[in-house]
Amino acid sequence: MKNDMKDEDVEHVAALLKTMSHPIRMRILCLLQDNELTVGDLRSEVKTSNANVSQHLTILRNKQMIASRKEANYIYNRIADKRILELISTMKNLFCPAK
Amino acid sequence: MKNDMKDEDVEHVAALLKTMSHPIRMRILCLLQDNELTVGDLRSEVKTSNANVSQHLTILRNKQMIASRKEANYIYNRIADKRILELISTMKNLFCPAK
DNA sequence: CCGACATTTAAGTATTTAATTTAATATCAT
DNA sequence: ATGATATTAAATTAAATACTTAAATGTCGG
Repeated sequence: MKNDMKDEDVEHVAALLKTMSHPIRMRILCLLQDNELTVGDLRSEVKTSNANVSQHLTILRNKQMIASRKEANYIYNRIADKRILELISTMKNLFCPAK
Repeated sequence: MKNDMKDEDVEHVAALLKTMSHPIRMRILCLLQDNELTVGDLRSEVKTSNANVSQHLTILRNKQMIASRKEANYIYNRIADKRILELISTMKNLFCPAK
């Protein structure tokens, strides 16, 4: 149980949390827990514009947290890293008990 | 395993992650996993000024993540919320495997 | 090809965050 | 009380983020 997290790891984890620390991105990740969803799908659940949802998706995609699949003229987004699912699950258990 | 996290919860969790998402604050929390430490102690482990460490501690204290105890002319800081410890532990397991 | 729809990109502005420097407060030892 | 150390507070500057609007790209159906 040492505290021997390398500087590199600290930077990495901090960057990861930073990406997840925006309410809209957090909501998006939660919504993608079970389903693949498009910008339009997400936009109807999150109170902002399509352009803004798209921007947040780009941020998540650049950090490899989600991946996208194009089909016809829709783009389906999904969680790309299972560890994100575990992390969200842990946080829900710890901080959203009444559920 | 529903995705029924309330808006309120999303906001709360996002704010929490945001507080943890700065490398110096992340490092501070890790260092406080095992010990109570002063500004000076922390400063020697983190490459920045005492004033800057103090500022970050204030941010963490305002979010109830750490608590402080004054003794003589030192102030000892400790983790105030065990869930933070669990969260850090989970993140270490998930994202810092080689350890 | 044209129009409708889904998504992305770009530009511009506003807001937030971070770090540095400097000054202030408090406690101890002498 | 004086000086030394530890911590906090305030103010400034610099930098990163976020949102809006409008234009651009790409794909389908007719």
